[in-house]
Amino acid sequence: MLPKAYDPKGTEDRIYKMWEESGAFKPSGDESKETFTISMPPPNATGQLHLGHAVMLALEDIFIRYERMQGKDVLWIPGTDHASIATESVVIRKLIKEDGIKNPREELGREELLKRIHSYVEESRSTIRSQVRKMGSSCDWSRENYTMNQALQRTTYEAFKDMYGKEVIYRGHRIVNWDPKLHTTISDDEVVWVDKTAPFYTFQYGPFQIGTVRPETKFGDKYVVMHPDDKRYAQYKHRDTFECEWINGTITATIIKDEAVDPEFGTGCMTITPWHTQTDFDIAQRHNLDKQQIIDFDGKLMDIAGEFAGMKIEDAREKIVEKLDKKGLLVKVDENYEHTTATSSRGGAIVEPQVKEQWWIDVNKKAVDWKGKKMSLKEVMQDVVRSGDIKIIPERFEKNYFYWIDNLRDWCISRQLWWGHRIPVWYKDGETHVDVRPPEGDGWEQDPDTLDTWFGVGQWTWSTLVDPKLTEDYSLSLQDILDKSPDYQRYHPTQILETGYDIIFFWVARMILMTTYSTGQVPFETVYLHGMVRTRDGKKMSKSHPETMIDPLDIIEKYGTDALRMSMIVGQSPGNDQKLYEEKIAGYRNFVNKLWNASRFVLMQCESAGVTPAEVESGKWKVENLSLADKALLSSLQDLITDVSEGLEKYRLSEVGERLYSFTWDYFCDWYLELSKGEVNPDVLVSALRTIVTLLHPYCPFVTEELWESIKPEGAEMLISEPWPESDTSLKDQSAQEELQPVIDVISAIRSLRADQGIETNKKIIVTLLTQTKGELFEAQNEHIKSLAKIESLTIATHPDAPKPENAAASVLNNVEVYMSLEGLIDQEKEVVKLSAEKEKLEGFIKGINAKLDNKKFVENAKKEVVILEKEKLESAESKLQKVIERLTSLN
RNA sequence: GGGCGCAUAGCUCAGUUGGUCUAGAGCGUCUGGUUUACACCCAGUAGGUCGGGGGUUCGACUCCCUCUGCGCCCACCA
Repeated sequence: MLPKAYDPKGTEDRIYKMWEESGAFKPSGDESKETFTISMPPPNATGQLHLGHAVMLALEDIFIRYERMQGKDVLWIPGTDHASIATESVVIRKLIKEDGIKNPREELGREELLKRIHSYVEESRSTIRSQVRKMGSSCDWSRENYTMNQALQRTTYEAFKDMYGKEVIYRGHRIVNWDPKLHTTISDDEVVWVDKTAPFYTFQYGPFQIGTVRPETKFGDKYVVMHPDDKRYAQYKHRDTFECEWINGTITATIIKDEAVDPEFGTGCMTITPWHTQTDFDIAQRHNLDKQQIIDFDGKLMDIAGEFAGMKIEDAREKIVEKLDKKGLLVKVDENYEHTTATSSRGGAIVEPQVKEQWWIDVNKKAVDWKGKKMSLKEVMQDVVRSGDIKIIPERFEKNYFYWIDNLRDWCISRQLWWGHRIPVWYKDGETHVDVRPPEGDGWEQDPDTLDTWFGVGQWTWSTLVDPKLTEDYSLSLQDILDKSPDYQRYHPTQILETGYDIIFFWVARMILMTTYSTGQVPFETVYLHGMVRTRDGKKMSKSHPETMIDPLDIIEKYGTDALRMSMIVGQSPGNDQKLYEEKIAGYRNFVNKLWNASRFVLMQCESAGVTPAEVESGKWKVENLSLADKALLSSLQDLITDVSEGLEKYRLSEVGERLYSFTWDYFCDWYLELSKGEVNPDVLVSALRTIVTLLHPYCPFVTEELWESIKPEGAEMLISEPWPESDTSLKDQSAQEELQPVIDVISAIRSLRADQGIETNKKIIVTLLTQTKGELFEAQNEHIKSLAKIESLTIATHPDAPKPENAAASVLNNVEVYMSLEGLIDQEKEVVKLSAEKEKLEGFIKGINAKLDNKKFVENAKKEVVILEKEKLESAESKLQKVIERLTSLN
């Protein structure tokens, strides 16, 4: 016999091992079956699994298990991400802090530092692997992948080479976001803008007044720019020059007219610093102006600053203002000026725009063959979503996606980091060699930079499917490799990409870009975006505030994986954030335990009936011999199967979870099991439980698998490999479900009357049931009603003038008898009375229904049930209307 | 500045082409119960003018407008 409470700790690891060893996670490879593939978004190989991962794993595992049980050939590839910038900065920080190495790069050198990072990564990768397993993820570990694998390196290099050949990748001096702390460029998406209040200075600059928050950049300013239409400055001509006293003496300034200047802002004119501001850089490019570096890559002023050279910019600022003030050039200071400052999302350093020679991807060059046309990367990215090749859930994110692409600028793909895929370019005596392998001969120097992580990870869905052996054969082209890789041929494109909405631009968009370019296929068909997990107060869980963090592993230890999974899925809708807290998780732990105990009960019933569950063959019963409760149960189960299947197809995971929860608890346990305490049909009982357990398996894989062991039919395999139940329409028995309802209502009504009258539940009472109809039904259910409502004796009589419930309640006081009328429960007289109050409204209602039924599109789109429901409602409403009209006319 | 989301019971949330919503669930509250599936339980109770206002409609939590309050994303003007 099973223990009294479900013990996840004693179950989960054992079950997981059993699954993994059985090979159930591997795709069947059955050619006759449709494939279903998900590439697991690789967690960063830097640390611990957090709730974000847990949500992702739970969602994906539900999709995967459902499709596997549907009989598809299912593949879910796990992996980890080397995450160059994140990992390198974590390890460097660690070396500085824990090992006392002040400047790890210089002291250790490239090779040694990479070795250290590598060993750190290997350790945390194995941690993550075991944590992914803890979540019950049914992914194919034999195909586990890693973004630093040789295969991904090869495909990355191939893409680089090809893009370079088509001039989609180019090298150029452009303005970049420079992180002076990490000493690398970062992409636009890695910049975080922070609101700040800072003094806004206005200086006299020759005849002009110019405003700035950054006096320290102004040393090299020799251009003053204004809008060409600004009448105030009409007297000045484009390219006019003038002498002007400035920070370090007199300079010659040039007037530039450019539309980028907003005449409404400040004085309507400004000086520019092309080397350190994007807008200024663009102006300088347009007019072919000189650009000069003022601040070095450590954030210190350069020689041009004269006496200020070598100072940190934040220290120099005040002193420069002081000097200008002494010269009488400071006009005014606005201390409360609000503006935003660019900071790095890694480490928080203030980002200093710099001009640097970098590698770029041209997103506007029409160099991609797509659907028989030459398109730019931007156009392809737009096309695949617009045409519906890729669907984003929730849909509203498609708007965001398009907006982002519209504003997308060339993508800077080189990073001054060491950890990552090194740029496949070699230099020698001014020669440049771009290839997937180093050139022959001596003296070639490889580009020191690495590629942006997202460049490589953008190939994740397919680089993980190519045969790694082929990537070592350099006689093959990328196309050859793809053609000869069976996994790629069979499992790409993937079906769902499931990830958080926060990386839609970082990653989702880049995957679309990289994959369409290199393979001519979309990487995935559907993008399912989940929201962030927040604390009870709606705050972000952050590492800097450990008390706000919920560690999934602690939760698993305490409540079990199934409970954690349920609590994250129910109440979570795509694209929206959710709050998670312990009470909620405990609630689902209770649910898991409820299921456990219901199963125990079923097993006990079998035992006392002398039947072993294994002997039970579903469907062996004769329907006509079944009790009303059994018929109703089997019928509602068919509805459940339909609802769960349809809900999962439509990605309504929360709704399905709730449906399963309430069916199991409210219907199966509280009603059916209670109702059948007198007499049971073990066949029905066991097969119903099997269905419930099967339907719950994608959500609660562990407890269901464990229970399956006790209730499965003779010769059945593990639940993970069981086929998904199909709704059996022959068991649909609407009337049984409807018949049972009045019985349930009567019991509820009696219970509630008892409560009203303060009659203790252990005290048996005598009830006379007066009803206008359905006398036989209550006769047949007499025993059940008696035992469930604790009734001494139940007399049933039918009478057209049965008393109203309130009268019945009054008589209880005197006679300890409950008279009940079912009139109010079965008939919808109340509604008639309500509707009759306003004849017009009723007519409008019928008009509305008629209009709906006349609308072909409505009928087509609506579910059949809905139409039937509306029709029935229409009929009853019509007859009610007749009655109302009759009454009204008789009154007149 | 542009865009998006949210506002429903004390708390966390469902409510999918407007009509079984007379607005539901879980947790919490309160009342009562429990020798044998389960106190990680059972039965019941209280609690909401569905953020405010306006509109469309026979009918609005649901659609439109507007206001208020929270949150997010993108862009950025010196």
